[in-house]
Amino acid sequence: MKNRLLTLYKKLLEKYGHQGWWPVFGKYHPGDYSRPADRSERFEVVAGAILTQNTNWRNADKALENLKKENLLDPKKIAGKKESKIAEHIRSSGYYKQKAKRLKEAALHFLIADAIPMDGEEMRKSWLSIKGVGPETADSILLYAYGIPVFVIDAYTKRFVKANKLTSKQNYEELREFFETNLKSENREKDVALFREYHALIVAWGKEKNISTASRRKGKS
DNA sequence: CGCCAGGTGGGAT
DNA sequence: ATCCCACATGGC
Repeated sequence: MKNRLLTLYKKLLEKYGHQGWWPVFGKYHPGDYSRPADRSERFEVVAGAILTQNTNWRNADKALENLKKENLLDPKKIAGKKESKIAEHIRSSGYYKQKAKRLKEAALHFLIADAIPMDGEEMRKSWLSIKGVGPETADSILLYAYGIPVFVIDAYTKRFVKANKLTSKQNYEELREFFETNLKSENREKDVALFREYHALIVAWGKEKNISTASRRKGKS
């Protein structure tokens, strides 16, 4: 095959089916690439991206639900709250004091960044300047909240690259470059849909792999 | 009980 | 540049 990445993508899609693009608004939305529809949904992606850092999505989602219940899943409300008050509601996401601070900073930035027209490069830089937003979080925001065609590299993606011997590169930027140059077409919308689905499929692959290695590890207790 | 989960920033080497 | 660590809850 000419493009190994596309071949692997098809295999993953065949095996796991459409994952949807981001598990917010209650659940995944397979096949719905029109989201997010508005500012509120974009902020939900931002909040979710921070709350899920090094944390099981289930725990992050509980925190998100708590914020929603308190009517706090809103950038202005978050930006105006004390960190300790935010922290109360997001304990389940772990690192909750740290994440309360990060969430507030992100909300503050969102209020500005979401209102100013920026190209992808500018937006990436602006998000990366926020403490608590590293490359993966920034790229998740760009791809899933704003439909900018960047490929998200996470722990699963690195394992995926290794398992399939795709490249010897390890570094975040190099890996991102690798995926993007090998997958980009002339159709931006198509790329966004592909990048969203591909990343979600890699996560599905990684989770399944975890389960099998977890059940294999035993012998104690 | 021990390990891990869709990272990040800061400090030491 | 790269390595190391703190940060923390919940599920199995």
